Amino acid sequence: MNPAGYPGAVSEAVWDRSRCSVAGTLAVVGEKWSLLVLREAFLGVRRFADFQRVLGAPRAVLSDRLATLVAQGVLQRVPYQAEGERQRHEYRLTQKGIDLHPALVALMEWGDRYLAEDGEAPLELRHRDCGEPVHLALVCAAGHELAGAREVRAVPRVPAG
Amino acid sequence: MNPAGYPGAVSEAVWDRSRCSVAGTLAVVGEKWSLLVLREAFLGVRRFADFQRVLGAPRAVLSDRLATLVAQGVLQRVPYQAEGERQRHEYRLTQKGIDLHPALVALMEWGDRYLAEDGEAPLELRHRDCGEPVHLALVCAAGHELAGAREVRAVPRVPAG
DNA sequence: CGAAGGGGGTTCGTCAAGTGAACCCAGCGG
DNA sequence: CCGCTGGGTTCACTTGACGAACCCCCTTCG
Repeated sequence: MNPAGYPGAVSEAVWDRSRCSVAGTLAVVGEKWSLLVLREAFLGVRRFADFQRVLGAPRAVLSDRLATLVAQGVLQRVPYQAEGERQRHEYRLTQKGIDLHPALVALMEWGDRYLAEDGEAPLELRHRDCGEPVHLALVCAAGHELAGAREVRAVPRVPAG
Repeated sequence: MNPAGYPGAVSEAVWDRSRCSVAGTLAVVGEKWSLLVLREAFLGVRRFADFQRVLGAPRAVLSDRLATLVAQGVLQRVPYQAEGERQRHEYRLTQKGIDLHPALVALMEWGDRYLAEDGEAPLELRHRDCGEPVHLALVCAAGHELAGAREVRAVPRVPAG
């Protein structure tokens, strides 16, 4: 244990919150609707009107969130032209955006566990190749799958001072 | 592939967003400061004044977020008394709160990858038992570790209609 | 040709939420 | 009794979300 009493806890003065990666990530995708936009993007939605319809978000907000996500490099605004139609553009996930997938999965798994009324997740994730259900796990470089947060020790990289 | 063009994408009309677990989870912890409060809780912070000091959040907001998280069962308000001091109370993670750990880790890993200026994560997670670094992974019930979001297929549990 | 319609927005008035400073109260130490 | 500390609440102000209305571009239809 440690002064704070949690396994894995870090003495509070020892690390610099101002560069915390959680806060940084939330500065990019933490505004209202941003993560829901990304959820839809992962489900294949690409066009403004479709985002607007499935999310029900105010157009102005949606417009702002999409612009922000594009500016951050999480989405990409791509022009395209279906035959017989005029040119449009669509929003696609970049690699940077695709790498947010675990965060969405983590939020989804928690909601499935604690919020689903009937105990049934509305959406299930399966391995494309083998069809088995998929879940997030913490694994260490030695190959152990950790049972929970208690098995994790947080180590600040730059000591105080 | 599918109509939307993404591997794993779900035809848009096929599932009901209103019960989406991502949205549900964000309704619980998606307000400003909530996830940062939980980050500190995982690092061992427990008292109001400590949250306030390390986060720099307005007291009124912090007060509201803590109350909300307690009401949601993510934190627990526990009275305690150190010797020679008057009775105080502290905020502790419940199991429901501890289960949000993967979500925070996912956000942290993304920030480490894309936002750390020097390429060095400010905080590293290690396995308590073997000391090896730890990371989040998608694993399927057959034991495969998935390489990325593209290997995931989302299956709605309740068909349209 | 002009009208209609849909995609992709912006603008505007209103209302909720976040912010910082000030204030409050209980309990303890002197 | 005075002042200090922890844990808040209240208040005035600014920022952000909301819904409705409006706008432009391009295409199709009459």
